[in-house]
Amino acid sequence: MRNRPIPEATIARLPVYLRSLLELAEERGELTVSSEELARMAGVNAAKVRKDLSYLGSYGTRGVGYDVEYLLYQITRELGLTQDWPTAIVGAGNLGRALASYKGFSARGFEISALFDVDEAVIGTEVGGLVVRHVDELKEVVAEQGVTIGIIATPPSAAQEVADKLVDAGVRSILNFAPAVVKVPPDVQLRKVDLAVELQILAFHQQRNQAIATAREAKRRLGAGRARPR
Amino acid sequence: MRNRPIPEATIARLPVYLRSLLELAEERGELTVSSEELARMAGVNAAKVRKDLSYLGSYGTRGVGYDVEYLLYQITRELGLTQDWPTAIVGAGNLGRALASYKGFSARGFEISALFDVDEAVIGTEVGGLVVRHVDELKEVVAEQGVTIGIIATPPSAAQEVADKLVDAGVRSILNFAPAVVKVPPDVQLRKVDLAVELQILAFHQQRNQAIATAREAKRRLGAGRARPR
DNA sequence: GATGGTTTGTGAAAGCGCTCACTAACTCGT
DNA sequence: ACGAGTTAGTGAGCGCTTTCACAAACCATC
Repeated sequence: MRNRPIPEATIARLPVYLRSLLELAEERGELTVSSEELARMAGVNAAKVRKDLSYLGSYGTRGVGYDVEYLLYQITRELGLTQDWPTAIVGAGNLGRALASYKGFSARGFEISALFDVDEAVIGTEVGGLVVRHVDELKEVVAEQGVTIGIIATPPSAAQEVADKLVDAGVRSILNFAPAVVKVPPDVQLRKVDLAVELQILAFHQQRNQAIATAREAKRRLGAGRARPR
Repeated sequence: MRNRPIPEATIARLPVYLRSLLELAEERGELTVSSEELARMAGVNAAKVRKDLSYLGSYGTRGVGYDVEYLLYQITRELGLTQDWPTAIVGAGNLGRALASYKGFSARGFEISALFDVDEAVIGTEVGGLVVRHVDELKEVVAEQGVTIGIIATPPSAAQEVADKLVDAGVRSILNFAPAVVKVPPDVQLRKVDLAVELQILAFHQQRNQAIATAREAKRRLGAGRARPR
């Protein structure tokens, strides 16, 4: 088990465990935690926690639980958070500026090193301690600052072009916020966050529940009509 | 097939197909589209497109493809986008304000109807045509405006409390941007977008690839050393 | 050092989603 | 009317993920 590759689904949950462990260590001062408790905090079930953690190695003690500090270190190491990952944002619109000022990034080791745009009106302005630079300087700045992660926060029409420029500059990890399909070479990691899609998924369920409620109501009325004919 | 429930994975892709179809209809003026072409645009494979669309019904014609307009209508209807879904945002920090001004929402039928906070310094200020109101007014405003979707853009410490208030106000669909685990009753749809988690997943792969490259380099040097001893 | 209670680690089973590959059905040209 | 070419619809197989359930290992107490 120990040396098998870690499943993608597990990787996506490790950051959530990490947050829970930080809370246990820093706020509650707990020394150990059971899979049951960690599961409750992370909003998953205990078997999943145990299986997930078993991919990292046998870091728990039966009858006791997991050592909080030790597990914290192991997950941090596994996620590659023992080092910083300089990050650049392309697109200094509403979203790009909000992301540049977002404290949740720097708090977790993702220092925003640069912010780019093409609009002369915003280039040179300061956002969250950074001066917005022209996207033509991207390759140069990426090399200079050792940027490893790129965030696309442009309109959809520019997304592919920006992705190409990031790849050309040597960036191998991209997070895309633009509502557009972006293609990258197989050795580049691409993740997307599509805000409108999230709402559309919620709308689907909302509408389905309304439809069910309406159908049930109709049936109820029909049933009442049958039970008391005339 | 027609009447089987639509898989969650399919629902998540329908919005992407929708975007592609809009581009075909409005920009290219295409009347029909093949699963192959739609797949290319959506960044998935053709078999998946066909299977996904088959859950909605047999809307294609063999040897021809899918009628763009008709498919557009069917997906719009299925996703519940024939009506508007008034949406409220709680938290008027950087992210909340960016979301309130985000054009991608209103463009897709998600009108932001209200924006809330607890900070007296921002209450009363205007953001994207909306006046920030106190979260105490939430229940009242939700009822008044018929809000069906709630977006949490608060610090993590306030997330659960805000979620509870939204549920109490009758909101049954919630999108959580706060980096915290939030619990809701089973009849409430909850989705989360965790920006830091996305970067952490990218960091994992980046670190793994670096580790592999380092190992390969060490092996290469070792091999060279063996081949030419002394 | 044995006993009882607790908790991990993990095979096995079940569920879900993706891909393949083939049939059915359509168009177009002759 | 027929044959060649195209494309949707879908059963079957495969792999990934989750869940279950239990043995193994640990602690505390007597």
